[in-house]
Amino acid sequence: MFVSQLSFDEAICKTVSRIARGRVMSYGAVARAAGFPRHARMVSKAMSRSVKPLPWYRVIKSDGTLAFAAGSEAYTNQQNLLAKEGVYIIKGKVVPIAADEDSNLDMLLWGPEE
DNA sequence: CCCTTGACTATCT
DNA sequence: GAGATAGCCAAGG
Repeated sequence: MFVSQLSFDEAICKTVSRIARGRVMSYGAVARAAGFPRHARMVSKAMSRSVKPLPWYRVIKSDGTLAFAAGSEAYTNQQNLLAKEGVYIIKGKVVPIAADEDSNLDMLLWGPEE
């Protein structure tokens, strides 16, 4: 039956739902943590197919930018949702809450093993 | 089976 | 650091 796809979606969604508030993870990182390396491009599809609500907006690109086209409605929406959790976008890139000189994107990337 | 798409990434200029 | 380039991989036409 349609089992093989379900396990993939399940693993992805489970991982995404584990991302803590105020943190973000890249598509590739999610795929890796879920046990599917090199499947970064499939993560978005899995989330779209999800019936249950997920913190999808906590998933961004590996370079710290949002995946949607800058200026699009979806982009603005995600930006606002993240801002609600204290995650702000400066010059197109995600920045830590207490953005000091010595803080960087790496501090925001989160892994299940943390 | 071939070609295109896309909410991606790593690498090189 | 921005743009180009080449991998990546499942889906759909």
